[in-house]
Parts: sequence; structure tokens; C-alpha cells
Amino acid sequence: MATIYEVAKLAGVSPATVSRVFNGVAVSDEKVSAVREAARELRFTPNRTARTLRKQESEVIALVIPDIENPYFTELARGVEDVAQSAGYSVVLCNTDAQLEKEATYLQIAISEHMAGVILAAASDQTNLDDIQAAGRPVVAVDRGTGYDIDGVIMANRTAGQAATEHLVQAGYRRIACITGPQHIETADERAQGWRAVVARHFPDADPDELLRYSTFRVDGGREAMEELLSLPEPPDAIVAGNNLLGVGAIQVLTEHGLTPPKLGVAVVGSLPFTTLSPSAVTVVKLPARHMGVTAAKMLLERISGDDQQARTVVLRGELLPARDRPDA
Amino acid sequence: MATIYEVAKLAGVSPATVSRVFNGVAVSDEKVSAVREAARELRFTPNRTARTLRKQESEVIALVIPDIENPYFTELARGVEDVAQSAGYSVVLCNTDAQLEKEATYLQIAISEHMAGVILAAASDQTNLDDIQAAGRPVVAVDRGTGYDIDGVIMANRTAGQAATEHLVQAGYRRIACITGPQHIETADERAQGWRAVVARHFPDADPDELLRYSTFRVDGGREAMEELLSLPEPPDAIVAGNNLLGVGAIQVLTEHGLTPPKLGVAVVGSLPFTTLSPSAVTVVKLPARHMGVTAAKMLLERISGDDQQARTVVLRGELLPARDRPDA
DNA sequence: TTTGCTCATGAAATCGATTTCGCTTAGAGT
DNA sequence: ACTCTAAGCGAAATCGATTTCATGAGCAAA
Repeated sequence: MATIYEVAKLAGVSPATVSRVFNGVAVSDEKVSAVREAARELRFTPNRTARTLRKQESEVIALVIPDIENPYFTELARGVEDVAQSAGYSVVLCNTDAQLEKEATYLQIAISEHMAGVILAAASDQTNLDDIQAAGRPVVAVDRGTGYDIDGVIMANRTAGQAATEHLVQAGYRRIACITGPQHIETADERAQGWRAVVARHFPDADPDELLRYSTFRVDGGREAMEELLSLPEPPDAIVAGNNLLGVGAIQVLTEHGLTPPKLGVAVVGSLPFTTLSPSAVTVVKLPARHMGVTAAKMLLERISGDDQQARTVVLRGELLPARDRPDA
Repeated sequence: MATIYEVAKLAGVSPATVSRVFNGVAVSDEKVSAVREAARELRFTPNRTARTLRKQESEVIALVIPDIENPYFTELARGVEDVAQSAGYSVVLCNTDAQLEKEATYLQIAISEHMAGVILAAASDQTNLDDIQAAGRPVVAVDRGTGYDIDGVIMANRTAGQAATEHLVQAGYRRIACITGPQHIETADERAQGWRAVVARHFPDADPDELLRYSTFRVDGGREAMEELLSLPEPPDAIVAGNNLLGVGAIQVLTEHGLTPPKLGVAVVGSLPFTTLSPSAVTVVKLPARHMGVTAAKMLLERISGDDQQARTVVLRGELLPARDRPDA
């Protein structure tokens, strides 16, 4: 690739002037066109590595997520990407597999590659951000908090859990179970709390914990938990799934048992983008994943451009899309 | 962040020696430990930007795909990532939305960021790789060819289309339609050709094109095409979907019309990881997406380390997972 | 003892951009 | 006509690592 020096020589100016042309600093019209002409001829593209080294900042932001195969996170990624792209930033997607170690590696890379900032869906509440904060790189939390006082975009998880559960109650279900993610993940626990509150209010005599399962946020986790619940002496007549993948797993098992919703009521916190069910069979609390990504990216870009107001937390709300088929319909 | 100079000063050696310690070049034991000690104390991490500038190569590979929200590509990405990670490389995921322009931008970035190589699922057969080849960066094609003579990992698409269709014929269906992706995408067309060959052989009198729909490789594309097919004077009794998302869209429409498979036969080229259907209702030709990513990443790493044998193309085969429920069962 | 080699090491060049500094020149103000 | 200011521009420093080159020490072979 051509360098700035070759362009300078061809255009008959100094490298400094070439740089100025490409960075919008005042240069006379004739030199501008000479430089542009030379650059075109040599197919010159500025070397981003050199630029990053000198400027101590690159136009790359890292999006660190626990599960790249979860459509929820890819939708979120789309939101981030669209905003970033139109601001001239590119996005590096880092998949941590919910492992603290991988997460730490990626955060180190973000520092040593001079990335402009990080959007982080933390693997757990143990995530250490000391180094990246010391490096002065802004971090925005998405989906989950971090234990640090930083910008964040999260869901009203408790509310979402409540809404899902409440809707099942209204639909006439009486023994409502809950399958959620690992207890150490804030998101998982809050949704379960929403469920518990509603169940406790409507059925004060029931022992809620009998019908609560903490699992992994994965399809197989949903399957296992659902199998377990079905084999109880007194199985539930409805379940609330703590995220999309748990919902998929649970519904798969139900289908295999001939209990296709709404025979057994199902409400999912999260969307089922690739479901092949009738859309009216399952209640869904749609999470604004894309919007979450958009918001987080905007906040991050503000910080990158120097905004240092107090840390903000934006709380987004899910949207209840009720199942229309009732068991008594 | 601490620099190599500060470490050198603290350890009482030259920066060159510090570099050698971190790159496994012979240095006396005492200096090694002095350097390590100093590095630990200053929490030194080598600045990757500077290293990249000097070495003219970074430990980053780009994975350029047309649709990050398609589980097929995220599964492929997982394969790439696992191999790359264990070789010390990180992966930048670039989403082109099947747009040539975005793709070109990302390829330019790959060059100007000195990325070690690119794994590319091309947006179309128009992709221009001249620049990146001129820059000497290896490119491996996945899922689709590129029109260049480079390494590639592709599917036996025609075979997959045939197998899916053949299975529907064996199951007793007689009027089998096909919904596939844009005609200018090799993958889409080859699968349709497989379908056409089988249909022509078994039903030589039928006009195949009446039942063939080129669409986009997206859920809504599958929905539209399915609606169209259902409103034909003589609608099909089965369909072959050219990829996973088309399959999802088609099945959604069928479900809404009360034609849940296997009432109308469905075979999909591609997996339905988040389906909630009974697994025995739909025939699936499972594509080895992960394996494809793994293979491509290994090939790319070989090229990166200097291998310059002739370009190779690896063809992987899909696996037929037949539906067990027959319409006549 | 001398020659020849290897090994460890530091000084300095290098990668390719940006940016500071200082000089020149042109135009405004008096 | 004479400062004063600002704009345009080039030379050189800079970012932080790697790598070449030169040097000297240590050791083996002759």
C-alpha cells in the first residue's frame, strides 16, 4: 500500500500537508486537489495502525457479550453496529461464553489495541474493570449491571417477569412455574423475583421455590428444567421462561410430550424470532434488544467524545405480546 | 499504561531486551527475571498498535458475513472463533447486510488495520478482492465462492437440495415447491438446481418453474413466497426451503393457515436451532456450519504462517435428518 | 597464544501516520 | 508606509514496539 510519503512526493508537498488534507485542516485549494489527485492515483488509504499509534485512539469499539449464538445478543449487536457505523466506528464482537477469563482477555485487548470504548454484557458480577478504567476507556454496561458506577442500559426485568406471570394468571393458569438463568446473573434473578411476587400475591399458600428452577441461559438448560418440572408429582400448568433460549427449550420438551402451548401455558421474557409456532400460542415479553444496542452505542459515543457527566442508567421496558389462544377458548 | 521504556529503565536493561524477553529470544536468566519483575510491578501489557505497526501484521482476523442475525452464520462464527482464539488470534465480526458497499468498506479496513487475514462469506459474486490480494493478505471463502482462485470451504449444495427433495418424494408428496435465496447467490441457485433435478426426474410432466421462488435469505422472504405458493390455483403439497430462515418463514405461514407440517411436507436445507416444532415434523439437511468455520480458520492460519500451495476447496456434506411423521402415518 | 565463532546486549533505525514548532507571506488595521 | 495577525506549510519530533547492526565477552579449536 502507498504511504503518505509517496503521496506527498507525487503531489509535491510535505507529508504533513497530505495529513492535513485528509483531516480537514486548512490547506490551499490547489494543494488539496494535487494531493487528492495523487492519492487517487496511488490508491492511498491511510494506515490506521500508524494513525492509532499516534493519536492514541482508534475508531473501533468492542462489544463484549456472553453468547454470540443467542439471537437476543445478535439483535443487540445490530443496534450497536448501525449507530457505530454511521459515526465512522467499526465494532469488534467479542464472545466470552460467559467465562470471566475470556472476558478479561478481551478487555485487555481492548486496552492494548487502543479501542475507543467498550459495550459490555458482563459474564457475571465479578467482572473487573479496574484496568480499563485506569486506561481511561469508557465502558457502557448493557443488559446487566457490573458493580461499577458506569453508564448502563438495562431492562425492567422485575416488571417483565411480573407482566409475564400476571398474564398467565389472568389466562386462568393456577400452578405457574419459573425457569430462569444462573442466580449470580442479575437479569436472571430479577425476572424470577417478578414471577415470585405475582405468584405469592395470587397463591399465598403455595411454596414458590418448589416450582422455581435456576438453570443456564441456554436451550439445553430449558429442556432439562422443563423435564424436571414435568416429572414432579404435581406438575405445573404453566411456566414463565427467564429468557428466549430457556423458552425454546421448554417448548421443545412440551411439544415432545404432546403438551403444546397453550395446553400448558407458556410466557417468555424475550422474543422468539425463529419460532415456528403460531404467534398466538405463547405470551412473549418482547425485549427491545436492538434499541438497547442503539442506546448503549449512543451513550458510548458521547463518552468517547469527552462527555464526563455523572453515570446514567437507562431502563427500558419490555412489551407484553399476549397469547390470544386461551386454554378455555 | 506503562511502556516498554519504563519497564526497561526499572529493570536496568535496554528496551530491546525487554522486547526480547516478551518474544522468546535468548536473554540471560537474571535479566529475564528482572524484566518480568519490572513488568509485573508496572502492570505492563505490550502495546499492540505499536507492535502491529512495526511488524506489519496483527493477530486479528476478519470474519465478513452477510447476516449476523442468521444462526447459521453465528454458528460458523463460533467455529472460527474457537480455532482463532486457541492460536492467539482474535476475530473481528463484520456484518455486511449482503451489501457490496459495506463489504468493500470492511475489506478496506482489514487492509488498513493490517489484519492477518479474512474469512469471507461474499455478499455476491461481484465482490472485488483485488486490493486485499495486492496487500498480500490471505482470504478464505466460506459458504460461497468468490470468482477468485482462493481457498474455500463450501457445501455440497446441489446434493443437499437433492437429498431434501428426494426425501419428500419418498414420503409420498407429489407437488413439491422450492423457495430459495437470490439467484445471484451461488448457494441459493445450486440448492434449487438439486431440487429441480429430482422433481424433473420424478415428475417429468410438471412445469418446475411454476413452483420455484427466488427470494431473499430472510424470514420475511420465506413468508411472502409461501403465501404466494399457497394462493396458486393448484398449491403445492410440500416445499423445500433453501435455507434456515426461509424455512422458518414458510413454516410460520403454514402454521397460521392450519397446515402445520407434516400436513404440508417441509424440508429445509439448514438447521432450525430454535424451532419449537416437534423435531420429527420437518426434514432437515443439517449443514456443518461450525465445522465449516473451524476448517476455514485452520486454512487461513496455514496461509498466514506462509503456506503458499495451490488454492484448495473443501466441500462439506450436509446430513439428512428425516422427518419421522409422514402425512399418511 | 591466537584465531574464529557464538551469544548476549544496547544504540539506533524503523513502521506510517499526526502534531508541534517555527518560518514565510499576505492581508488588515492604523 | 509600517506594524500585527493569521494562514499555509515544511521540518522534525512523536507514538511504542521490533529489528538490524555493532560491540564485547566468553569459549573452543588450532
